[in-house]
Amino acid sequence: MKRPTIADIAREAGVSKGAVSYALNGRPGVSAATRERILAVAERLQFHADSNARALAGAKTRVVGLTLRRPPSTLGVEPFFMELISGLELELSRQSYALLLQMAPGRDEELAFYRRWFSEGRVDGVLVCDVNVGDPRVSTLQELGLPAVVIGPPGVSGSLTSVWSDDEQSMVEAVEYLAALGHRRIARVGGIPQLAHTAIRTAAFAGVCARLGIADAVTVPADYTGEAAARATRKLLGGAHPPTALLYDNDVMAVAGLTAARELGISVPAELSIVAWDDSPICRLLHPPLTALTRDIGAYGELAARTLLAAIAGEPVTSAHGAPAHLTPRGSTAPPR
Amino acid sequence: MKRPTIADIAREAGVSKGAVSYALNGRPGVSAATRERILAVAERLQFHADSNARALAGAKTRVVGLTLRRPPSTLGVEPFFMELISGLELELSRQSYALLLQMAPGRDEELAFYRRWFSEGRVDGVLVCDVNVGDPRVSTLQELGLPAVVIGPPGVSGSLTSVWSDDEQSMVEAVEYLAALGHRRIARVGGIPQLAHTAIRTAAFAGVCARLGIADAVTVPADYTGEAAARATRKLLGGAHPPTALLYDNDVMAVAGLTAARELGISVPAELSIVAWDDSPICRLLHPPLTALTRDIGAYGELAARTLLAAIAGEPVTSAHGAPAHLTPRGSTAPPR
DNA sequence: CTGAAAGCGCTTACAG
DNA sequence: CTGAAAGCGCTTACAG
Repeated sequence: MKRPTIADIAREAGVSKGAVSYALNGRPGVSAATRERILAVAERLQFHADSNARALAGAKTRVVGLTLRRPPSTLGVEPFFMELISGLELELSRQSYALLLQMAPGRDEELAFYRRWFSEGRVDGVLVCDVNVGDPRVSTLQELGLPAVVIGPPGVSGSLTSVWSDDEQSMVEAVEYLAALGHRRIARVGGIPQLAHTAIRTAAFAGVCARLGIADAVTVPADYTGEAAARATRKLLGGAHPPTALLYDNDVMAVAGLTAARELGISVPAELSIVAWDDSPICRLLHPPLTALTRDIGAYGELAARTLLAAIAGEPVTSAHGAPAHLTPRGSTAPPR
Repeated sequence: MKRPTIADIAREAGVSKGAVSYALNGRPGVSAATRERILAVAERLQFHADSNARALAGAKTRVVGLTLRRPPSTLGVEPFFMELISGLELELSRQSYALLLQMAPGRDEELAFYRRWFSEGRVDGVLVCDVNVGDPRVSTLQELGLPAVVIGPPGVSGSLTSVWSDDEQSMVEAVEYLAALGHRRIARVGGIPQLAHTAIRTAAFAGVCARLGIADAVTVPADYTGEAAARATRKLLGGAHPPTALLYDNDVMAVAGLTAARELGISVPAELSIVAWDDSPICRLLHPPLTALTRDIGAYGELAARTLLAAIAGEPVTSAHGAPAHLTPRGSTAPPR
């Protein structure tokens, strides 16, 4: 099927191509009557301007880019990314933007994609997530001057705008809750240590435990997979002074921890309390349902997209915190025996 | 930062813009020595051709599009889509293609996106998933002549190429397994009835049950959410002749079913066997671990992407079945008491 | 308020 | 093997 061009519209409407462009883009330069006529023709012909021609002539691409690093099958497991993307899309769609998505095996490839998108003029701006400490993408994007929003803690975002939650506050809430239940031996199975937000949580965990006089508040690093979490859990529970409460940096690891504990003959919550960071439908469906740090991940996505689109539009933008994750107590936590 | 153009490369290398284009695209028309020189300059300047200009001048966009329908929060829950996207990306990346992703609230919006992408010249081809019976996207894409691959059963794909699994075969395997264990009362909690593959599974389930002499092989429709599955499970188990085995159309519903049964005081697998369609890490992490129909969803994605890119390249393509889901017996199934 | 024209950065026949 | 030129479909100053 052949696509109509502004030349076709111009001919049908009996005006110049320039007039069609003005009318379509809602700019001054055509009378109301002419505009009406042009829009009617465009509507009838199901006309949509070629985005390549528009972009080449100086208009926006109306596309933003996002890369996702794909460690061996961590991605599919976690609802986090899909929820984030859902939220992003919600706001992007409202403003007629689309998302260009690319999975990258590693950090270098991610960086290369951002560079290429810039060079090829593919995107108006980009989103960056899973930020490492000293992530090279931050400095590169600053150099390029491509509008960018970091979905991650502000500390590692350089001069880029960032959108994240206050993880420290949530960590404090979770640990204080466990302490209030009477727990004195609390440990944590953490996320990938290189990630900036993991470092923040680790520091916050150590900090609040020290403040509450909880000794040996150890964090065992893992990689968000159930296997690693099960190993870490067995190790922690097999020690001389096993913890009575465990905090997991994502829901999948918490599920694995629950099962690992059960296999060791340790009952939850009677002998062990479990808290998951990030709540998903699965947490509610388990027996016992998992106490979790709940946050609206989709809302972060929306906020990030809104911020990026504002930056692209040339509006001044500032880094912002979304609502922090808050504790949702369920059946997996109880006072220690 | 300013982006270099072929004019810059041409000047530096002392050749015409045409020569640069030929060299960059690996076409005849320049000597080996000149080509070398041009490529070296391009490399040094980190040059990547503007994709808008290329597309406008007749080259490919190197982008394919995919819409995802987003029913109220079903998406984030299921690993299916993220795994599918991972697989798609794997093959797309290999061939330097990117994925344009758009979430759509409903079927009409999905259709509009495909139309728009075509009109705007944004994509070289599209992928279609979650195909309904009589899905309007199929006929529209046929009309437009936009290369397209349906990720779904061939029966509803019209003249479009399709990639799917043989769900009937998998259903037969699952039911025969349960029958071999001795189950005579088997029921199913199905997916969204409008989806083409749901219809296929429903027919297959009824068919194999009839063949094996299993009466009352009822399918209760649900929507892939845990809540709906829990309701369906309670209804099925509360009847006069409750089933001794339940089949769920996705893993999330199976998890919900497991918990719902437990809440009713029904033990799994002693009093009730449970089978999940689609296996995810969660299935392995539960107690008991869920027997599941396992398939490599990422591989479907790869196959779909490969097929689409072949179609875009003008190669003849044919619909294909990926490997069917096969049964992975685990702790949630046993002979009935 | 409108029309004619230049230009965005490529690709691709067409002459030399 | 190479260069000069047209053209892809838009947007946007610039004259009228």
